[in-house]
Amino acid sequence: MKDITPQQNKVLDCIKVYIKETGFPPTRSDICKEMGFKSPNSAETHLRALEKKGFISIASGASRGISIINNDIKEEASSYDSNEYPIVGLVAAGSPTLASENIEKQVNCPSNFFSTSFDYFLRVKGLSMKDAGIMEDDLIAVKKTHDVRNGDIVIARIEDEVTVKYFRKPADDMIILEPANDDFNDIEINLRNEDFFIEGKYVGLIREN
Amino acid sequence: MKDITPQQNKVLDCIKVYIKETGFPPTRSDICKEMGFKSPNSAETHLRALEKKGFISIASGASRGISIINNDIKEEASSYDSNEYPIVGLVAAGSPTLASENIEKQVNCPSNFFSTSFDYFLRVKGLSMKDAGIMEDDLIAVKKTHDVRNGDIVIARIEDEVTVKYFRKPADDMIILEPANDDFNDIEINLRNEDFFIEGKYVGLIREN
DNA sequence: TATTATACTGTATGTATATTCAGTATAATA
DNA sequence: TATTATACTGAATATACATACAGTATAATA
Repeated sequence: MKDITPQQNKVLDCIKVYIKETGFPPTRSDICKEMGFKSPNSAETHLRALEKKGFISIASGASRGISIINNDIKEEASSYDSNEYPIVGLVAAGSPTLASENIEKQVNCPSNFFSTSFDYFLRVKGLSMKDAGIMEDDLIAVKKTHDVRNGDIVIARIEDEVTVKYFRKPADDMIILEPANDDFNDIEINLRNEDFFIEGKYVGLIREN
Repeated sequence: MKDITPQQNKVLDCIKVYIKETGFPPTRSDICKEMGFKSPNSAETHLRALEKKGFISIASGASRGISIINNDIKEEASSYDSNEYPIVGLVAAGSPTLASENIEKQVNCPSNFFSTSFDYFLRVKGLSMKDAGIMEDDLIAVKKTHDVRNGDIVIARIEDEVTVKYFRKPADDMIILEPANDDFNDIEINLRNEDFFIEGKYVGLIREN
């Protein structure tokens, strides 16, 4: 993305405002009215500059064929980049976590809501992570990844059971899953003879009261 | 909103898809291409019907002057009805909570995110509500209200200090604020001689990791 | 039964609009 | 110093487009 001049930025803003207010892009002459230009060619040259610099695209021959190109992360976040995310229950069984039968419902949430991107929400059962502030029925945002570190809170599958715990790997063939609640015991996994799988990593939490 | 016919619905969808793909609305003839019509008047009559039924508005005289009108609640929730909510720190001082100097930043969040509507987020300081799963730096969604009941978690102001606690009112002139942490003590307020104010009620929580 | 809404084709037309060309002027860069 | 980018005015034009008019046909409603 090249540098934008203050005047070009004004024109770009004026286009954005026009679209927001009317639902469709402005003509050259609409831009002139907004900006106070007296010739449609003033708008035209600014549009060509903005196109060259990658801020907009112009459909040739079409009227009002301006569209805003979105490379600005902040802009995306504030208005466009919100998605439906599935809520899955803490179900066991060998079925894949995101299988439709496990999906409780979909919730709308900006995708940059947490500092780390995530893939789905998991409904928490039990109080094994109580001291980490994770309570029953909380929704935890899960990022699907295998790249987890000591101290991370991970979503793991042992045999047929899914669980949320602190992750620790003291040796190459051993993993310890630690609850955040004195009433529960550590789970030790011997990777040589146990079916173990890291589903993902805890990156955020939502509680509905 | 009147009933839409299947064919009108197809046309409406086709307009939405066109806007999503190009960034600007279609012409009558664009709609014909998409729908397989041979006369621009086919598109025109469908547009007029959709306008009459309140699904779109048509700017007279303007090319591509179609804009989608959004009255569908489900549709709103999934893509449009998201707002900027302020995050305020747990600041004291006599200043109103939502004064701009207290606002940390704005976050985008669907307004129906929690089962109860809310007005702002409060950044939590301290661990006095730890056993309720409210940890330091969590964001709690606050609904501005004075209507609170025994057992609610409330945001209260005592003299110049804002605090989050369980609410209990054993007598008309007395309020007890209970922390959810054994290391902290109950706060008893005598309404006759203390400056006390309920800012609002806790309705949800978000944690960024 | 007459009327209205839906669902089209086909033609025509005024104007809305993109777009090019010809200038002027200033500041930044090579 | 020549060149290029920015920032405009002003005029001209081909065409993209909205929109009206004239039909045809079917199903639903009053």
